[in-house]
Amino acid sequence: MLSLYDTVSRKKVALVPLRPDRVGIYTCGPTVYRYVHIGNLRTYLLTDLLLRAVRFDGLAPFSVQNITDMGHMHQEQLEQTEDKVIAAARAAGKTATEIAEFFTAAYFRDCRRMNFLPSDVYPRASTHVPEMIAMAKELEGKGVTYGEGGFLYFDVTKAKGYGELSGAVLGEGEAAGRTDESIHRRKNRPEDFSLWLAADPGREFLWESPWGLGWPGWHIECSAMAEKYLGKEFDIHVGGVDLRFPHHENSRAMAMTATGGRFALLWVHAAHLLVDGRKMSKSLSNEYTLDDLESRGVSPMDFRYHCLTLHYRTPMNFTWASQGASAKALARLREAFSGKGETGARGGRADEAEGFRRRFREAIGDDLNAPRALAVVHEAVRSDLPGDVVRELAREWDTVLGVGLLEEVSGKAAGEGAPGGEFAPGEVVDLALRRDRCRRERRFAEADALREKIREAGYDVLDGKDGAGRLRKR
RNA sequence: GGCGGCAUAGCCAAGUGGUAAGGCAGAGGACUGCAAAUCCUUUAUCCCCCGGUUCGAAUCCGGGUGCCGCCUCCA
Repeated sequence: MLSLYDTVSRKKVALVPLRPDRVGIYTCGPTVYRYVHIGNLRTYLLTDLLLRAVRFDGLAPFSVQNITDMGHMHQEQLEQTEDKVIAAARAAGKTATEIAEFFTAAYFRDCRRMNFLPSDVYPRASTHVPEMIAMAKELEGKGVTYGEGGFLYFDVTKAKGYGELSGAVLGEGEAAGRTDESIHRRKNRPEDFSLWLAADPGREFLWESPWGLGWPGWHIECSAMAEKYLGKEFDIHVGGVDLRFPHHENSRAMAMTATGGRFALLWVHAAHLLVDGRKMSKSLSNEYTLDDLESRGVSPMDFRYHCLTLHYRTPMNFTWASQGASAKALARLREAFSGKGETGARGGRADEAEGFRRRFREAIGDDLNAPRALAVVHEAVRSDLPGDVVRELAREWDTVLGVGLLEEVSGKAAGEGAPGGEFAPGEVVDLALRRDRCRRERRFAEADALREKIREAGYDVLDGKDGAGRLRKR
């Protein structure tokens, strides 16, 4: 049984699927005009963990994640951007669509590296404008909109339950005090938002609509696509906390008003990942990508494991020190799982494995408490249970954790292998073999010198009982 | 100004009424020619501060302090 903390009711709620055969899940996906950073990935890991937990519970998830590929982006913004990839693409005459395709592919590559289960549908916003127009018309027909001159706005005072999700109180936000007259002159109040905007110069994406040539507002994107693929009501909506207001509040108000349904029954929000105690941003130049991490020797699985050491609703302050501690812990776990003998020296009680199983399942079921689940993994691997039993537990648990618990960490003998299946370079293997010979002949000074050279080449020698040192990348 | 979150050992981090999980680092031991790796043992009388409720609170209530986020595109 899985329970999740729901932002609307502000408490843990048991997941009772609307339909017995599938759990409908919608995730606010990436805007594909840049590489996703590790903060984005932490949020998408929440979706992945949720999908895996749902499966672990014997249920079938149906996952929808949108791709925002029409930018809501002006030509001049595209050209002013500091992003080197975009700047280069524009200079090469690439269209916004081509740029979006490039970053969409990059996003999927990152997802694979993070070992995310794929969603069932990845609807592109740019190909769902007719659905957005249909929803806007539906709302217009219900008399909850107003506007003129190619602009259509949603009147939030006509939405039942507006503010339930975010706690927003009309007229209380700072926005009320800093309304930009030039932009909002057509709006009755700051909280109202645009369903449709009139065409303006320099915009690449434009569509014909009942309100004239223009483009859809941002919030209606998710409302329309969620309804199309998941219906008027579905089980879970996932997103980052920063989207709680206004985006989630608005898309919820819109969808509920348009369809009369409840939209998402449960809202889960991922806490932010901060770097050096600050939210990542271009201006602070602290936006790390997966490639940045890899260039510092941190693999995607190291990062995934590190994320799992915190609960998803706990803000994470990313530091290289804590990431390093996690990477070491993961490496040791893998080492321990692969090194376990077939049978435990002292056996281990028959019910012990079941106890670990139960505790792991309870942790995951309790609002996806991955850190608690990891504690169970550590305890199990240090227990007296036989190796094959522990490895079976790891196999089961890794369907949820997805960090590769049973991955081989190091080669069995000198030169045989290195982490990730890479082989140590031949010259390093030669050094290791020469050192072994020196040790057998008790020429320790020479052996130690060779060991130092191997270290300089980036490898540690792991001496075993048989004397033949394995190599491990440092 | 409004709304929300967080404060637990050197560091990261679970725990939301019954007497502090787990990881990293550190210490001691085993192993080793010495190391490394590995294994074993060990490390918070106490959970930001001040009151209160309770037989009992890190956990509940009231009041502070500090940090972060949202209210504008934002995971």
